[in-house]
Amino acid sequence: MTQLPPQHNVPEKPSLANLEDKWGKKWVTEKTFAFDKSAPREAVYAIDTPPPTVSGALHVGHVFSYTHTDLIARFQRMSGKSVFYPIGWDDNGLPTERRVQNYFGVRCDPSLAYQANYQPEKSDSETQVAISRKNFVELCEYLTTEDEKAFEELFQTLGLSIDWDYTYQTIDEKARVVSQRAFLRNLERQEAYQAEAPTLWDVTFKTAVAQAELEDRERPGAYHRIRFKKPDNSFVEIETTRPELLPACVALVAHPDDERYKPLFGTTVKTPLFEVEVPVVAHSLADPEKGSGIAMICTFGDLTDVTWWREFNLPTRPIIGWDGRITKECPSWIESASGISLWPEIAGKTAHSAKELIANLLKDSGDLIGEIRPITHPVKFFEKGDKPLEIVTTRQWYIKNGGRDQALRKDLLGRGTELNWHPDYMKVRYQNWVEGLNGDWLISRQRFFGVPLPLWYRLDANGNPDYSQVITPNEADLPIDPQSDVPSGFIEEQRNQPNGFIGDPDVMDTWATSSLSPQIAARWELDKELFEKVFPMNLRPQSHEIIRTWLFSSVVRANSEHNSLPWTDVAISGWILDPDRKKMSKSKGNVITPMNLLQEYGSDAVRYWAAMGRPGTDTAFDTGQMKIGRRLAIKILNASKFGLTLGANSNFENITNPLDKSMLAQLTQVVENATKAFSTYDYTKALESVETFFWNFTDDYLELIKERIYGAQGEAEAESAKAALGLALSILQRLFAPFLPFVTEEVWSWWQTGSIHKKPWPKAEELHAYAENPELLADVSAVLTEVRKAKTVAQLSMRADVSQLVVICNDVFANHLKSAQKDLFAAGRVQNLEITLGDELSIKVSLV
RNA sequence: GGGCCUAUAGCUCAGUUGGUUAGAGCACUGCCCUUACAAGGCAGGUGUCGGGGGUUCGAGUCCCUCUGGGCCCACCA
Repeated sequence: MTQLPPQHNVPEKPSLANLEDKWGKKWVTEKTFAFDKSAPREAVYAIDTPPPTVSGALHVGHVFSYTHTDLIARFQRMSGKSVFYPIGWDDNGLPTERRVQNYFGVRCDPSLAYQANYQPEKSDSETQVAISRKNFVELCEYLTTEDEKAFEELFQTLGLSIDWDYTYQTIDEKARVVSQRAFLRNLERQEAYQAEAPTLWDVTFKTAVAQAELEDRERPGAYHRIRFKKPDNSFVEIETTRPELLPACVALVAHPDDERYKPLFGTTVKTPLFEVEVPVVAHSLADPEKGSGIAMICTFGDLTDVTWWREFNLPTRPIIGWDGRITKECPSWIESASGISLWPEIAGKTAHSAKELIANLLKDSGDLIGEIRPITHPVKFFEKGDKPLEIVTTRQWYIKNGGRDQALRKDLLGRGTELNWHPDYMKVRYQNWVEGLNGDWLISRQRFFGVPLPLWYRLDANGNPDYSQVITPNEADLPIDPQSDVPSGFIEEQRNQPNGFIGDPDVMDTWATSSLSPQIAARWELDKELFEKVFPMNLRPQSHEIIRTWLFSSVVRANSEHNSLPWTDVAISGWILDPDRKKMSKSKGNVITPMNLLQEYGSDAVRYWAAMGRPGTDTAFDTGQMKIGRRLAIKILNASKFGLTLGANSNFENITNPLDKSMLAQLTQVVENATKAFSTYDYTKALESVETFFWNFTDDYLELIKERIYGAQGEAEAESAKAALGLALSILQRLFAPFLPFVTEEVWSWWQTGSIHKKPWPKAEELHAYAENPELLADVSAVLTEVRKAKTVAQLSMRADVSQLVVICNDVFANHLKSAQKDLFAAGRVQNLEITLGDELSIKVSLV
């Protein structure tokens, strides 16, 4: 074994084993990635990391996109920026509630009293145990804390260079203060308002949902053709998929130009069964091609009903309650004896069973014409719900988002243009969404685990709430829970009493909190110094499907509160696809757990795969790429060991050999390319550039200098190679550091002090004095490849001798060969070289 | 119905403002124990660049059109 220089500490048998544990722990305990608050504003790079939803397991997609952000963070840090890279846990909202329900088999019943020291029992039975709101929230907090520990461990194993001292939870006290404060400011500026209005309603969760949370699902349905009686006792026939809404019918509508129905406009007809008189109206949204060309308007079957109801100022006749069932009491507008007598049959039924029942009743009465025709059609669902949405009229809180205000919309579209998008074409999705908004942002939710709306209302002399008299807290008292805190000027005994007050029972939409993630992480109004350093932030990384929610709502909040964007740049990451090109499903994601992946291939290898996924591009899940990444990491270990063992050093003034200078000239180009790519967020291009050089470096350059470095050409020539090797290794290890943080930290520790991740990103200037003529190495490599090929074709060992090498080339090429001739002879076992000048390059290898 | 992305080797993908004979990795095959690395190295074949039309001296690249795939939105009687 060659003697090692004393300062080097290269292991006998380098290995990737346990590097995650060794370095990951050290980075955390030594606070390697701590944000330096003392850095000047322009030297700060702040990242608005997506807070992952803590509602179960992380999947491969998280590993993918969080790695992308980490690559940028590490590049910026090495480039001299003080990087503010916090993380939050999104433990606020429905997913947590639902997970607690399933995990512990409980459900929240706010009417129950709190049980101290309640211990949930896991039961297999279908029935859920009812517990108080406070007990429920405690279970939410317990479970999220457990999940957050697992998340933290995974992210540390993955090597995310997060500053863990700035971790927040979207339900923690600081986040509640920020979101309540922001809401109160919205309210002061009249950007928040309450309204009694038809609202999309999930009957399972019993909560309102926002436009952004809708999704369509294909569901079976059926056309029912139903006749309404005209004043002259003849009939008009409509078609509907929702016959159960017949008692909620408030009008019929047809297109104004529809000759078939023109005579009916302005007249009234009677609903079958219930015999309620309703007008026939004309509206351009009615489609003559659909059904019979005339439709019934109900309160409310769909969003078009809401439009018609509003424009014609029609009465509100809701029959579906908040539980999704038909109301128990017969509604007042049903006055006919037949209607009143059949009501008890449908009262309390779900929409689904009422549909069947009414269809049968219509059949019996002869009002159902022809057969029921089954179809499949898209139905609106809450994206987290299992049952179709209903539309019910409720009082809710809204924040203006440009959906009803052209001036605001124009401002927000302007913000979208001002933002730097990576990739750029993603901005179109933002524009389409903003241009298509048709209402303000509904933020109140009838849930338990979330940030409460910080509001109380006055109760009148009869004990009824007067919603026009909103009582707000002082900002200094935040956060508050209006269910347990008392507004100033009142005492607890006045709660729910006539002339007293009532707390708003609702919580805010999860996006109402998430939209403030930059302000929460930057500790807005809590740490002025920090906030001024990091806000507006530099980067928001996120995926494309939440441009309309998270990105847009964040822009809305920052625009109104700070009159600025929340960040200058947004980087959109793609999705992980199955090998069959479909979006990777949750179930499959759970089979391949991220931790297993990291353990099997190594974190650096998994990061390599992620880094090969370009910004914004969907990428196939591919363990093959991880194997390549692992091979690269091992190669870095071995090449570093080799170089250091041979005596790589920093005596750069010894670099005189033309081949060494040529290699460094190539490396200069790599540094320039990688830096340029990284600064435009194209980490993939940066990695490719470095990797390509590195393999050529090991395959050709290291082979060429082997004998020289052992002293075959004398001391000076050996020293030139050792110094060039030292410089190249230092540069290469740093270039790889953002991608493969563990293996680079390991090899760096063999011969340098301090963490490589805090060392400067390589600059071309480091190399300029020693770099010259990149073509020389390329030409020598080309000849070496021909020599190897000849040996391969002859099925000989690479150690076989070459008796004669005949090269026809131009004089530049010839000079290149001559200046590296000794190295070429040694690496190729060449005994003799004959050069003839000519235009056509030709290389002829004669073996012994 | 509107918008965006995408189509290149068996697979995964590069291909810059149009410019020699379109590249890489994987996979596959063969060879080599070469004193960093056999979990290695070296070498090798592979293409109607989705179809059609146009602009140009020249098109994988620009324009038009058709087709396939993906995503977002709208429609929901």
